[in-house]
Amino acid sequence: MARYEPKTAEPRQQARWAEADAFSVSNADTGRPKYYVLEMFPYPSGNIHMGHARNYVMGDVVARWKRASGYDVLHPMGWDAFGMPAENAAMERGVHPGDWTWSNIATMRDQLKLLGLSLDWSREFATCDPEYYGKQQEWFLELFKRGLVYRKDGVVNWDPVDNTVLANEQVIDGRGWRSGAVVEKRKLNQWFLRITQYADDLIDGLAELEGRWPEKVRLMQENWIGRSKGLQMKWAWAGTAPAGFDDGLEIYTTRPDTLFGASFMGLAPDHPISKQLAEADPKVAAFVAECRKGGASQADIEQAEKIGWDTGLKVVHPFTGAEVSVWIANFILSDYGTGAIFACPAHDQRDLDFARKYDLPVIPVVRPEGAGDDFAVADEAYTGPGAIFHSDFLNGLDIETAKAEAIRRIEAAGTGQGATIYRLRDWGVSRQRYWGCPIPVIHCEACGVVPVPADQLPVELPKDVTFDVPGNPLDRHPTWKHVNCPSCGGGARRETDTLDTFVDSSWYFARFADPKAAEPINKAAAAKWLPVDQYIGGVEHAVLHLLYARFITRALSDAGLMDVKEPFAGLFTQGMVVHETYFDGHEDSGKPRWVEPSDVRIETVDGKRVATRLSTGAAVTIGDIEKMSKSKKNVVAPQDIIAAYGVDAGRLFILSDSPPERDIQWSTGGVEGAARFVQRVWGEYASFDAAAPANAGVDAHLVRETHKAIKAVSEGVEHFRFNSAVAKLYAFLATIRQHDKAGAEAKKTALSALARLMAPFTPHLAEECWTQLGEAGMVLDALWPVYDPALAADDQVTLPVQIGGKRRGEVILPRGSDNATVEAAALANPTVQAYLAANNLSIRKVVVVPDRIVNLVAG
RNA sequence: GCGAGCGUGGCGGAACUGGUAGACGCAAGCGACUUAAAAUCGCUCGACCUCGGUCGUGCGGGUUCGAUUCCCGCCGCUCGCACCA
Repeated sequence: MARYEPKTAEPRQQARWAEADAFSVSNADTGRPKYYVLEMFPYPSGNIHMGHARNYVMGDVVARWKRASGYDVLHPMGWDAFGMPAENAAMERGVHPGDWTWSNIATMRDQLKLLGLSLDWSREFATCDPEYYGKQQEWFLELFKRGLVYRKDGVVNWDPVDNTVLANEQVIDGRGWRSGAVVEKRKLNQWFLRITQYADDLIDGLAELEGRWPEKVRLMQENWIGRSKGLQMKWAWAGTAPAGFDDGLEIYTTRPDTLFGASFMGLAPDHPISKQLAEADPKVAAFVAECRKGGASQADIEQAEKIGWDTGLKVVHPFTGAEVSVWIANFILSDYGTGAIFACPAHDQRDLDFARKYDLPVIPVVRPEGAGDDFAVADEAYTGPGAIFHSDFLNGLDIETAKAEAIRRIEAAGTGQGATIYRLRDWGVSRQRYWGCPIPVIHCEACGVVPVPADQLPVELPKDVTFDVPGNPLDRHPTWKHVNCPSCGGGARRETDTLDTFVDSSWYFARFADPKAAEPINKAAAAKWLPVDQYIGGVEHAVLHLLYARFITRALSDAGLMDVKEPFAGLFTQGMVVHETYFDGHEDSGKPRWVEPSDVRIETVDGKRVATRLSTGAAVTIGDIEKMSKSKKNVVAPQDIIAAYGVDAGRLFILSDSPPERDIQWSTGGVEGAARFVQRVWGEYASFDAAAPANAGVDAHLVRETHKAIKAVSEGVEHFRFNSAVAKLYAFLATIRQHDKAGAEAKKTALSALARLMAPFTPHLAEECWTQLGEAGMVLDALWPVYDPALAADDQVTLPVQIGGKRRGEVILPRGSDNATVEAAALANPTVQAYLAANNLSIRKVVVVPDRIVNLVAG
């Protein structure tokens, strides 16, 4: 029998789809429901890797399944094309970032097309195209007008060798990732987007995503925004007030119920009062400097000892009138709350550590249930529930009631108010980089910041730039930044910062609705397609991209550019592709020498896996299983797999071996297994005998199995259990092959269903099989098979018979048999009788679960 | 430290709302075909034993006729956040 040849079949089917323009979808109303499937678009780094392949193949399964189920499916693709790797390439190799990027896009587009994805390529765009980023500038200015964009001094990571700002992710152990120079904190005038204005909305919006977004991602966003409710209040000074703080020391607390336990006040080392004191006293300055010394890494913070400095200042307790001393303490954050706290050591571990070290009072004011008035804490603060005591008018109240009462009293006294604060900071979007979207404003001595007029957009990046010296090429470009002020006509300077690339990816899904629209977002088209029904990507974007996109979508909606608040109705976060690493036992300049999988042969010797390097014959150590990466050389290229086994086998394996949310371990054996399945499938279609005579019993059984398979595969796809769905496809094929005596009609029904069920997973093979079976048109356009519950159910069921919960036998009965029948059959079963007799047991109770199981309780 | 998730054969994993644990695949073993190998096909494949059983889903309890599934307490791993008052 002829083998299936992916090398010829796959290009043939891809050509058919292209010729029919099968995946272009219209914005016109077709009467069909819409479905928008989107995978996070790729950064054009140079090549498509297995992680991309897994992501896009999953999306493709959903897209093809929804299409077959009668939806208008939008499944677009584009390029997240701005970013630093392009500039690094420019610096290392002298190529222009644009040329490098566009050439990578061309390569990766070809590689993606090999995957046979049902993408509407007519909507493709790259964010580095002025057609795109010009529209981004347009809405950026709209947000500017609406006060959502502003400039302020911000602290940034500054690389003194490369003369540029680095993102937090580009600072590794305090050093620049490229230059290796120790990164400085520097204050720069930066552009910010006012994401904090949407903090509540972004948290509250998470609720409506319940069930459609992973719980984990929703929690991460909630924690990231970090909303907390408490009391913000001023404590009056007991003596002379520091200059400029006449009306008191303002603090924030979430525990106003513990005010009577106040022991001391704490100031952040960067608090204005701390700075004032440091200026006046070199000893304070030395202490503040000491506080800053500790590293910023997690381990450093964990181990850092609490240190403090008694300022000698005192404040007055709002309820008791007692004097409380004010300390500068290294553990207080300047940028959270007011940068100052009141400390209640009995009920806060950090305060307690500090109080014990400096011998400050520890006054318990919350008493756990059962504890008496003598309740005290030693070295562990009590943070649990309880009743308030030692607290005058709060005595006896529970914590929540006491909080409310304390806030009410402070508000009545006019020294503070209940307040909600957030951990979330405004989004700094300035980058001193060339390869990004220019921020479309002009700085004029006379007029200040002036937006670039609409008729002068887009502000395009100049092509003639050099990368031979560090720093921002836009800043040192001879002419680009010198412009006339659009307002007064005088000499002015163009902004040379570009936007963080996360801005580019915060609205691309809306642009896909109509990528050529004159306005940033075509509202009518967006109304048809948005929100994205199913978004798929890596969990690493749980708070960055996904939070930014939710914010921008809200901001643009409020600005009237579209009408959707939540961009992604459904989100799925898929796992990584991992692979064993191989190490040849040698090192190159201190680093292990890794060996590529293609150069390794694995054998089993005495039950152990042994690896040998093919090129040298040397033994190789099998290392940890890690994410595929160039540095560990454990990369398998999708193109190589496609060339060796065909794309359908690759797609099948990557979908089958692990649940989609979990990491998948790439294995050659696994793909080979998938390739064998492809061959078996084809063999079954190629040998289909259209003249086979009907065979009543066998045919009925095959029809039933067909409906069961349709049910199982449909449910697998619907619930993102692709691995189980593929397992059912394997099992269904095995079932069809067992029915080799089936008549042509039943067999054709089964094979027709199988082709349609396979189509989302192995689209090329499914088309070939469809045609081979004599079906008209493309399986792509065939409707998803629907199962008949009546036909999917067996008419006979096998009921296990348990005695005392252990399986002792089974009885076969018609489906739907009543309990009495089941009980009688179970008791009549010879194996059961033998067991009962042998153990001298009599039946005390019978539990029958209809069509499932029967349990005899004996004693 | 806080939060979330996960522990099932040699491996990846399956088991829908408590109802035959180990589907499907990989690896391994045996056999058929072959001069031979590859490919292909068939069979075996949790552990232990007296081959009929016993035990078995991280560990210890509990609820239940019945627990991988629910509850309590441990142990281990992974991820996220991290001195956020």
